[in-house]
Amino acid sequence: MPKQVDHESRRRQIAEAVCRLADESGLEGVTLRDVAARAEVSMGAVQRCFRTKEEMLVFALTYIGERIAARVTTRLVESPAQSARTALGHATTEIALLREEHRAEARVWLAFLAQAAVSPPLAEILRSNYASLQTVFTRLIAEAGGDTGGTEGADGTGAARGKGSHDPECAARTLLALADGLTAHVLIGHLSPDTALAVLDAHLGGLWGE
Amino acid sequence: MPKQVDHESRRRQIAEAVCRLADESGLEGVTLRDVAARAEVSMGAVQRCFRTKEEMLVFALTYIGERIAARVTTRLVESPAQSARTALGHATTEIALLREEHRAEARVWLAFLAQAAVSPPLAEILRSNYASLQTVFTRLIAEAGGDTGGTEGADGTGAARGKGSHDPECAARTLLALADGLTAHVLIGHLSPDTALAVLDAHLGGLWGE
DNA sequence: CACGTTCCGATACGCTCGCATCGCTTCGGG
DNA sequence: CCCGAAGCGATGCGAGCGTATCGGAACGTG
Repeated sequence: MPKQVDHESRRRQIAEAVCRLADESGLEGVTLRDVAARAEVSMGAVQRCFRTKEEMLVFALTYIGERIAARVTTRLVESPAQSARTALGHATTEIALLREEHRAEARVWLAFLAQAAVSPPLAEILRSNYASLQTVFTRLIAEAGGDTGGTEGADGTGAARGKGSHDPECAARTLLALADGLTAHVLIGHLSPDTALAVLDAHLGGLWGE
Repeated sequence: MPKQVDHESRRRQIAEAVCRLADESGLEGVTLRDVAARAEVSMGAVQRCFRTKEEMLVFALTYIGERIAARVTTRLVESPAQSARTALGHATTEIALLREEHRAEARVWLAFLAQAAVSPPLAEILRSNYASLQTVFTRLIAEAGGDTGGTEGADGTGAARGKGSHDPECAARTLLALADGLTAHVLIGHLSPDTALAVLDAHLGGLWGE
């Protein structure tokens, strides 16, 4: 077996190039040639790593999803001493991608979101990501609001008991959708990052404050 | 001036074709040839109506935006006797595009949203749409949460007002972003339309009821 | 009744795309 | 030692894109 190359690291390298390009000119601006040039490899190398373009996009989306999920868990692990409520706030701002340094990820995410509406393989990846995020946030919300005791059933699908913020799963869904919507509105310039952050804080505050 | 044709109606006809195609295969599946075929006109006719493809997309996006805005105002006008709160609920479900018959509009809207992140002309149109929607919803929320002269009896001036009542503008922004996020999550299959509607209702209920 | 202006549909063109192919280089193993 | 399998970069190919162009049809007008 002659001449080996670390395929996995090269795949990541290509995925990074995909993200940078998608950030600059959208997903339809991602061509195999440009990706190869940006990743500083030849076009043949890209074709060897991924049999088809869609396979490359799927890998890139999975890669981004893992990065975002890793950021959330890192945030949660790094600040364990604080209250569950502040932890929830931190995690939320982490997935909302509002900070300038995450603008690229936000654009890439939105591009994939739109593409997923007509591409089942991409939609499947997104669903999986959102499902795990929703699980995490449901638990966080339950912990943050559950100072009145009563640990929730472990795997119950959350029958809608009561209304409003008393249902952690519903609150988690609301939070995820709100974060995505705010991200999109910031990207198109309808809201400033600061405004979006204020909206997010107000919503979080209203969850248990009142 | 020989042989005249109603350009405006043909433009709308083409815009409809753009929407149907974008619904089926995304914005990058919208080619001039396919649009012409779907609109049952020749490709030259499309080129005469719009000098460039981007001009066509801009028109189509404006067209969709007007339709959605028109639906909101129609909803508001058609049910004036009800309370401001139910009017707000109706208007929100109207823009959330959750019903099956608006799935196409939702997909088109999401596609344009992603494209707008890298296309200033499209972003400008979206900003304008969101700005006017935000104005309408801010007013609705203020009326619903404040002491309005509507059919609803006066219910005490300040007793336990929801978080939205403090800042109607913030609540409107939240509602718009939440609606968009829910629409996206339904489109990729993370939420069912019914679930999204339940989340929306819960949020609206929490706005003033507490 | 021609005439010319204006609109129309089809076709041509240049370009770029994703994908396939082809020599060449580089190693491990018999 | 050298042979063959595996990695590599460059190039070719067919297709499809947006746009430009062109001959002919339609209709008000002198």
